Amino acid sequence: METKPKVTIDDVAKSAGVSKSTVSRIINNVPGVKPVTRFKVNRAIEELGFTPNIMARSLKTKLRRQIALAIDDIRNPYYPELAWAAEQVAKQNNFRLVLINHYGNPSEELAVLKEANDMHVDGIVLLSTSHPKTLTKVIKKAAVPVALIGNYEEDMPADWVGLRENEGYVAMDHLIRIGRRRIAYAGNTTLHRGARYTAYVQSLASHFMEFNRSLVYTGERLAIDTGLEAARYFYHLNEIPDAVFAANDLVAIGVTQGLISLGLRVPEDVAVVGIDNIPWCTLTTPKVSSVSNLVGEMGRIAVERLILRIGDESKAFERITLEPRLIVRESTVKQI
Amino acid sequence: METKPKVTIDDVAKSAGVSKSTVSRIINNVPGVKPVTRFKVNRAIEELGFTPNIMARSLKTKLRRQIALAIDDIRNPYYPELAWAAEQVAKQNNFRLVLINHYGNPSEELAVLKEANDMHVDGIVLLSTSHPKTLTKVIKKAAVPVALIGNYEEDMPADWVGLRENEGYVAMDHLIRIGRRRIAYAGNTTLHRGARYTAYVQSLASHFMEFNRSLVYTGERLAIDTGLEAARYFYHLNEIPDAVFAANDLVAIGVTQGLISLGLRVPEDVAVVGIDNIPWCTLTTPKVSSVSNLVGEMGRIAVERLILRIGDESKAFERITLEPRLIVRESTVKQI
DNA sequence: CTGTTAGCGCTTTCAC
DNA sequence: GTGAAAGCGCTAACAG
Repeated sequence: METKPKVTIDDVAKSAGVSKSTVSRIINNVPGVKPVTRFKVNRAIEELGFTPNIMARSLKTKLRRQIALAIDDIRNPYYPELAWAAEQVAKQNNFRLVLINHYGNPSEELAVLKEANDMHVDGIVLLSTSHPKTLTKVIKKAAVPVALIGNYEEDMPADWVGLRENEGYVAMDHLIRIGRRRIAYAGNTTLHRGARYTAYVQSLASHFMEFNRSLVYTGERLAIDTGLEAARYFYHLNEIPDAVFAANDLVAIGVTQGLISLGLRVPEDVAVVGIDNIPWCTLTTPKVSSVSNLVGEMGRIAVERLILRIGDESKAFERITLEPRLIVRESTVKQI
Repeated sequence: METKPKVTIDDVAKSAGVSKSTVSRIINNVPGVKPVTRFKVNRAIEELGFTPNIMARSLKTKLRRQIALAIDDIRNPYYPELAWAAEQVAKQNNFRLVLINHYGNPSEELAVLKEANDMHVDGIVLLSTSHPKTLTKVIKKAAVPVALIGNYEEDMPADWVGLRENEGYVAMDHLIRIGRRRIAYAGNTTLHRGARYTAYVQSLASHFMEFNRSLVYTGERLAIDTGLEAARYFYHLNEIPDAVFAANDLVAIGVTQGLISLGLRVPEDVAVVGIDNIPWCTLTTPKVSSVSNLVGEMGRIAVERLILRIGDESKAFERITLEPRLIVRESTVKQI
């Protein structure tokens, strides 16, 4: 099965004329080895092209230096950023990332935890969609520590990082702060139980601004063409709004491009802000302001916590809540 | 480091009153074990919650049932589809996928191969950007088999899957076949050494159609707004084109939405086709026709070959070239 | 400072 | 059919 006849620590020891413990010390950077010996051994390692067999090492140390990243579906648009950030932290700590899709399928998801041991991993970062109660039970049984992203229950025996769900307020706040007074809404009224639309209505109220039904363009599909349609709609109002809060970035991009193709200026005439901060926000002219859900940050933090816990399982579990972050770009504030 | 005191094969053996060899036979489905014994052992396994230690097993068998997927950058937009397809095949074969980003950095990339052994993997699917010559040398030294995607050199000791680079011709062919005669081009003239633009020009020529400079809209950034601009430009021509070949899907989406917002019908008045077949093509109205680079297919094939090779290293290396696939959607052919 | 020794948990001949 | 025993390649006491 193996082409090249693997060279082992014994081969090195023999070739360098020392014992394998000495070789072991050297490859593990254990101090207290005579420089001469170290040199001889290193040369032998070099010559023979020796690389330690991780299986054997892990069998001894119980440390596999791998963690699993278990998410619902890799095709989820947030995944790349999450995985990228997670991988960076893992790499810094000399860990590798194993990828698992559980497809939001509770049984698969739980299987991930159950089989953790099968997986050559020391811990799992889990972006779960399961019911928290069920999850709690399973985490308790898992063979390795778990760090959770997003789904959370009081007594879960795991580190956790999540996001405060006030993105809508952050976006609205921004528009109001930059002096806009006739703010429109484009998007649906159902996403996340209507949270974004609710934020629109309530932000207006708490700033004593009038709610005007005609400033709401409802389109269920949060895609670019909904935004384009919204732009056309707003354009033909008697009084054009001076700002648009879009339920997500796709809509915001559509609104922005739509308004521009109708001859309006963004942000001078109309400011536009979206939510989610997808990469595309920076690929348009003007670049679109947005509210980031810090998915990368969550990945980073989850992996950090996990690795810390792998090093010391006795620490108290941490619960970290992040605030969505406003990213100001050209669609709301003219850049120099 | 481990919370739960791992239960081993010896514990099971003792509890079932058999030897560990018998337990081993049972967990590996070796035939020739008395049903009664099998039953007793299985019950013990169940009761104790035993799961075999993969490290120990691998140390013996040399099979880790993991493969690495090494790509330039997980944030590359093709990655999710590639990884998803790869993971499906891996899973079917009871393999897991480990993720490695090499950032198109040749040294990182080569390191991936060199450290293959360190990685608990039995093989590597590599999407390389390194110079083929260098790559060849390193592959020869790699401890495990490699399957290559995209980059290729005659004497590489690896299975390989790639794509024929005629996407442009496929797209043009489609427009011509559906009877369009006044075909415009939107995009840049430099991508892939200008291959797409060249395909435009040459396709016209080989069908004895006139090349008309005014039907070419050049925008370097292949993004949505370039498409919107192109739409405006074509709209104001004396004679509007009856089809647009866009250098990529983003431009095609922009062109389509732009034309529609100007009151034209797609595909009745103008047919639009893009290239790359990004997921967004199906998120717009009308859905955009495109040419797929079969990135998922390549991932699938690469993993399949790799797993076959892991099972038998002696087979001859395979070179597979895929043809880009036309995906007809609403932007070129009216759907019922 | 270095070598000897005893496993880690499992698979796999080889006997019985 | 089943068990005993010998490692897989490495680490980690423990001596010396």
